[in-house]
Amino acid sequence: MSVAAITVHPTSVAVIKYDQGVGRWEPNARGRLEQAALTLYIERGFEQTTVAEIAKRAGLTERTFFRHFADKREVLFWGAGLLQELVVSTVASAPDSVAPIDAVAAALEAAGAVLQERRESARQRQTIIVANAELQERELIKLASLASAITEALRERGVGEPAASLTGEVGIAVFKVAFERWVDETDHRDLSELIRESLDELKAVTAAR
Amino acid sequence: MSVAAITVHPTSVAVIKYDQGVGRWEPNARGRLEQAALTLYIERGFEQTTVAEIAKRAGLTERTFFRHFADKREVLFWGAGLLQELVVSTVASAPDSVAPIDAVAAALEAAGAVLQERRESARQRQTIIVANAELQERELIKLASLASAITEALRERGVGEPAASLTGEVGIAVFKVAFERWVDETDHRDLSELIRESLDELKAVTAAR
DNA sequence: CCCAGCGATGTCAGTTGCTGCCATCACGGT
DNA sequence: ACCGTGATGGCAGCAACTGACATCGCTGGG
Repeated sequence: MSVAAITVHPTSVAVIKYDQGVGRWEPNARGRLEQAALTLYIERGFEQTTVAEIAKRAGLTERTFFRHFADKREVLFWGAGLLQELVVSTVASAPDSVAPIDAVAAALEAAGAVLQERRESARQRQTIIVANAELQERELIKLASLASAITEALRERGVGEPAASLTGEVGIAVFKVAFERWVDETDHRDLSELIRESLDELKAVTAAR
Repeated sequence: MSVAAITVHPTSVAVIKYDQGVGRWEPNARGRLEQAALTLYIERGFEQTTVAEIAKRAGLTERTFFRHFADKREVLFWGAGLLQELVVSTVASAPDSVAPIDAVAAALEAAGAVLQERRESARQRQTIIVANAELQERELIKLASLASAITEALRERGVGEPAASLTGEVGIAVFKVAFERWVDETDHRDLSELIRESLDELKAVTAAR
């Protein structure tokens, strides 16, 4: 089975098979599964794609798919953990003088910068997600998890409740709005920029008289 | 009514025949299914309950369950639509002089008052939900739908973007935080009160400078 | 050099959520 | 008396997952 036939994924290692038996199986099974899934989700849509088809295209079996991904949806979301780590560590490392909401904004901007570099694949991914309710549910729970992680990071900075929870949830709200604009806008403003703008707008909207 | 029989004697199928053949089937199939589902979700947990069991306890078949509820989770969420209608109409009917964020807060407080009257069943329901990730996903998408509906109501009031989206999302954020406190707090503060407090806290947290 | 254990995968059977299709049959109207 | 309708039953089938066990190259200790 020619792995080379499958588009190379950014995170996948060299797919070229050099001399020396490379092992019992082709390398990078996970990457092949991911690539196969993405391709099929785009070609036929998420619901119309079966796990058996994904596995077959990756040269593996259905059972193996479920050893690498908890479920059919998770293929699209395993990267969320990395983003979350980045956001949390950025919040944690902000100077004490920075207000909680601004520390969160800075962290989200950092995450935004990462997404900015993967703009096209991020958009493609989002196109798949918005077309399917199950995928939106999964995305929402990942965002909720991110909000909880931010809340926890703030509490470790000494922020009390309910301020920590509110700041975490509101940070996610800002991120959601900015991300949505970033994805379907024609101009090419940076996500970080949109996050900053959204936060400013939020401050205006919530300003007590 | 047979629903009451089920409530009182959870383990009995209780198919009581009333005078006069009241019809080909026992009345209130949907209610019986809902009651059976809630009972079983509490007794054994959501995952450990099969739809076949729910249907059997309600004296119906699995196929009929899916005619009344789109899926196994939806039993716990069909009421969300009513809440959403209430919130949207309250936002729409607020005087023009009221700031968007305060119109949303008032609408959420109205919804909170409704939940306050069903305090015990709301708590019970939440206990089931927090114990299962799939149910949390469903709850999150219902809240996201509510946020969209609020956004739409604001736009019809003439609020522009991204202010409308931000206000809708932030309203939900406030509601989530308040609801969470309401559910697991020992004192007996009203949900409406907690929503108001959370909004005030939010305004403090987002105050520029 | 050999062998035992490990790790990634395959194979297979089984459960469960969910859907489509057609049958049934009381009820209400004509 | 007949006919359409609506709520249900029955059944077959698909697809997402899971558990149990088999396979076999690789690796490390003796």
